[in-house]
Amino acid sequence: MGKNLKMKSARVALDFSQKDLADAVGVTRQTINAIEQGDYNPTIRLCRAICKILGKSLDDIFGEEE
Amino acid sequence: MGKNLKMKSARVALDFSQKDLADAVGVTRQTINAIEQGDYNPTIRLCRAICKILGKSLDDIFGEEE
DNA sequence: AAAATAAGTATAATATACTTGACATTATAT
DNA sequence: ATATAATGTCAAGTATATTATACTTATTTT
Repeated sequence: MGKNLKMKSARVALDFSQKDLADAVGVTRQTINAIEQGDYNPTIRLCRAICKILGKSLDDIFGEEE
Repeated sequence: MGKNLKMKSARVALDFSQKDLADAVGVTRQTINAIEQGDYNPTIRLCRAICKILGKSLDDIFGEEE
């Protein structure tokens, strides 16, 4: 599984730290980090929550496997 | 969690049974049924696999919570 | 009417998403 | 130089996605 650079760039574009995004979404910092690192696949519910905060669509952030 | 009628209609439009889709995607029939019934949230990897088979985007099938 | 296929539901077991806490590293500041 | 914040990683625990098995209720086919 490749890294999720689209998620990372969307996050830093909003000047959010991993912890900022984690708090906004209701998960831990490690979970956000692991998703960005590609260490495991989140559930669709978590993906939706992340996209909502980042102002992006599912296809934007989780569309294609790298 | 509401039912996923978009997934169900995309499936029947291809004349796929729940088992047909399950086999194509590599999960059990019960998993497909549970997702359509809204009984639990799948992982993004499974969502991607389902969308690929159904010829739809993530936003099409898993875009909005009902 | 019976036989077969599809769908819905339930329960117990297993795999894995996610948490918590800790530690190391790399920045960015003061 | 030394704090401080942000990141990356690891191990152990908890929550839940998914499997396997089984039973029930349609719906279709013979």
